[in-house]
Amino acid sequence: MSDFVTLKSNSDFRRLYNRGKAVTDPALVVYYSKNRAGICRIGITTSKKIGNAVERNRSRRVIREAFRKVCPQLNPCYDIVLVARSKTKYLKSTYIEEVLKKIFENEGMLKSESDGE
RNA sequence: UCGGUAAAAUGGGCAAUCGCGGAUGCGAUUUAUCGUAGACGAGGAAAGUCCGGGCAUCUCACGGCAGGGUAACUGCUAACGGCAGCCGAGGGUAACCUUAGGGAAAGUGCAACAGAGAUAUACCGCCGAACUUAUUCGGUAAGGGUGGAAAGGCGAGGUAAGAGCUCACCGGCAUAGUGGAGACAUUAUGGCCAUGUAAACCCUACCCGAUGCAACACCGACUGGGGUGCGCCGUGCAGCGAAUUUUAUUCGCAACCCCGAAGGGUGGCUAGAGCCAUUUGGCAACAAAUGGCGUAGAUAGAUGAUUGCCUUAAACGACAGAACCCGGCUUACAGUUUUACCGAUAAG
RNA sequence: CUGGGUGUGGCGCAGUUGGUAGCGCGCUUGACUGGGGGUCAAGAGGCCGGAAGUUCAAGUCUUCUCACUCAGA
Repeated sequence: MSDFVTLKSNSDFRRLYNRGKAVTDPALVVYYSKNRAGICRIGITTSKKIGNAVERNRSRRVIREAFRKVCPQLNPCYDIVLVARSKTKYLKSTYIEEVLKKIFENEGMLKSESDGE
């Protein structure tokens, strides 16, 4: 069912910010790097810049929902950190889903590509 | 009819699919896990953290000091700085509205500039005396000007001129009586009363021990050093053993605390001073009785996505996310409804 | 979550016991210089984060509120 695990420790986030690849979009920022766990691990960051608690929660939920939809198509060997930006709270999950798909396609992280469609 | 201001209420409902947290039930066994079903699952302010309480700990208990808070009175309450009623003061023609509202003859401080003078004073003026018209001495706060504030106000008597010096009225103070639960109101008598500031220090009365669920308890891991009767003082009582004859002190152990190391799990964790309706008591806040209702409890932190139907003018809409729990206060708030007021237009 | 601190000219800061707010840098104008820099002289720029209150008078005192920031864990 759940193909991904959440990143929790501060050191994991630090590692991705320093060594991972970064892709920016007006909607959000994606940091990622390969891991050997054979499973997707994901962390979502919503800083205080975005707004109050309601707006931060909203951003986090929308991003998680979008990622959940995209997740099955993803190669299960990545650590990913998704950072919300100030625009994120006004967007819908369907839009973010498209953005995420586009980013992962460009970076060659999708499963369909490795299978050779 | 339209627009605005203030206050109060409300802050859509039902259902489906995928996804999340999950009390609990069932099955399996390695008795603590796995699988499966799964009720239920953010607010009126959950916010700010401004007050009050529960609960927990501080090797015991009591009293005081320091420190902090509140300030008319009566009641409500677990308690409050909250609420209700009432009194005083201020504003208003009135209905009514506002109000941190003890003490300034217990003491200290401050009152810039202006002004003669700021808590004690004589600049101009008025009056008297000396007497050379000038000037000096004395009396005087009625008049002048300054100031936020100038010695209770105003009128009459009185006087050399004046002055509560005397008197009437008013204001304020003290004592006594009456009414009231009380703040206080009112009447009589007395004396003739020294500005403001206590949200300056302070005094008076009353209240408060401190720290907070990251409290605290248990399990697991880790094991070195330092200290100790609640911020201070006093009194009682100070766990066990040893040393010095006793007093008392010192040492060791126990207990607890702090620093270093370790920083994981379980409990605490949600039924509570609970909510609603009716009746009774009360002006009211509120209380009592009877009946009914009712599972958020996460721990990097659960409520999202898609869609249908109904109510509706519209419902995608505002402010906003529980983190131990309650009672208040304060602040934020789209749309709708109600009440009060204001403005414009139209009609009478 | 708990407990502190700070908001004052464009920037960085003073302003103790309430009495009409200053300093340095920067800015404008003028002088000295052939010009720049530098120095000297003069000047502008503030309702002290916001709203109430106490007081004769509030940057200062009290209450509420809005930002920013630090510490504990």
